[in-house]
Amino acid sequence: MATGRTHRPATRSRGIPEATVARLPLYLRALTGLSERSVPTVSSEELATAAGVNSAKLRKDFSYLGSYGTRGVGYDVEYLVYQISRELGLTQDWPVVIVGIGNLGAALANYGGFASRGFRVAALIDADPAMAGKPVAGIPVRHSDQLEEIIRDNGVSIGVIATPAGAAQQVCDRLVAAGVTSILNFAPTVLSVPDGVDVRKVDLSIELQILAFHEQRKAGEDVRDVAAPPPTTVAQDGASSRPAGAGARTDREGPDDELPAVMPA
Amino acid sequence: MATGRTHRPATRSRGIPEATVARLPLYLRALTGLSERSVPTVSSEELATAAGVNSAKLRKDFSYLGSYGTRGVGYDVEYLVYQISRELGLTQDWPVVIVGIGNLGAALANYGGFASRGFRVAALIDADPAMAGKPVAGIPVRHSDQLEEIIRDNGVSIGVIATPAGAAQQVCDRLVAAGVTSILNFAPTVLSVPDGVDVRKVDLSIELQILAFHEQRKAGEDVRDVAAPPPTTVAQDGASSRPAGAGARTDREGPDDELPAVMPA
DNA sequence: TATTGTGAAGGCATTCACAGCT
DNA sequence: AGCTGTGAATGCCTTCACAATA
Repeated sequence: MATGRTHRPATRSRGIPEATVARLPLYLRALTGLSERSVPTVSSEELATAAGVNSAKLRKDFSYLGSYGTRGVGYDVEYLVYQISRELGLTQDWPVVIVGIGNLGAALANYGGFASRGFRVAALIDADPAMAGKPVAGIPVRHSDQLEEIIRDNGVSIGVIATPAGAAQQVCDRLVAAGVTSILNFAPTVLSVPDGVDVRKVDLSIELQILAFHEQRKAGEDVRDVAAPPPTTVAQDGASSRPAGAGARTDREGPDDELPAVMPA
Repeated sequence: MATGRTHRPATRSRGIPEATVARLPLYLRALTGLSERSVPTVSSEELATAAGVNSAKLRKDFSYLGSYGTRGVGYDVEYLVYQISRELGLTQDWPVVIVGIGNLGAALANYGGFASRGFRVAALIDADPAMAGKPVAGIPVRHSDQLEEIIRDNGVSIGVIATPAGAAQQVCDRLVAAGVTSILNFAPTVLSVPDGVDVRKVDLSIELQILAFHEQRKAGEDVRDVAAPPPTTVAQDGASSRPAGAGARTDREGPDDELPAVMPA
């Protein structure tokens, strides 16, 4: 990388790799923990361990943001927290809506990790009229008739879909039409969206299937001595690099599986 | 990087790339949908669209499994469903336990996508005595005192952790000690596990933060015409390739955020 | 001395483009 | 004629290893 040699690179190096972006929240969480324990500085080695990656990767990641460390010393925790927060856009307020208030939607509404990172749950939305008005996590559920109104009034640009698969695409269409440009999708469906809209998907069943694949491979030689599992301590790589592009056409209805949310089409 | 890998040099010529493994469940879901509509065959182009990837990638992925297609025709849907299921290890029964029956745990327990893919919820476990016996999704919740017993009696090798962050490592240790070798972790913590144990992580807050990063970048030129969003239709790449490695040492307690599950340490 | 920041190398993953079959 | 299967090309990400520097 061209050493801008400016102490603080005013030139925002536009090209932060996706893989790096996906790890920034990891670093931020580790740093927050250190910050709460009033640790002033941390080395790349220590921070990497806390975040579950290796130190070379961490240093390379940080090099894309700028030169925020001090050679021979390490990184200033508070300063790094600020820089990463800013880079991720967490210094501003992000109103989000959660659509589909079943068990999963309720879990999300109750999740404390949002508020502490600049995300504010502007509204909970469900299609079931019986739920309207009921408070979940202290926030009254509103009927989906008001979806567009809610989006516009609150300037919501991020939407979370926690509906059954069958309703997901319709909800998505309405969110996008109303102005949402980023969607976190928990429904097991491929969403179709216009260009310029980001979709990220979290699929519970897929993660389990990947585990099953690896589990199957272990069956052979690996007769673990269950009695005494050595409390080893290895470097963990919890990276998550998954691009999310525009939508693919999918005319068909959702498959058999549904998330247990309460929002029929 | 690959998971807590037992480095196996040449023993197994079964070298399916992680990125491919992560997409197999995607193909499987699309194929299941086609199967239910009694579609007999499908081309790589059609299937790729339904799964949200491009066809070259799909063909390359399938080439690692073998030559299951017919040139000039396409793939036999039923045959592919079987082959992929077998490759993923879904033709056998996988008893799983879910620990931490809060909203999220309940959502997981109710999730229909498990049963239909060879996963059987052997037990729901929670530390709250008040929950013991209560049925969730038709399955009675059992107290965590019985965790080891449940794991052994049911031959459980896959565990799902949906507890608050503070309890996750302890639960993880007990699961591993009892014989679990694959863990799906929803708690926002880096888990430390012995070599040979796979951990995959799902982190709700991280996904949102990545969306926020991209959302922030849009703010510049993109003054969306909210009135008429063009219902474009582009190819979407919803791949998910995220390795999960062995555990890193982390002495500290979990950060501020907790999943809203009901399982104090 | 201790630790960062980063070119360079190496390894994967994706995409291209076409030979090979049906 | 149409579609798969795959070498080759390309690009991205990770890891190495060390010069730069507080």
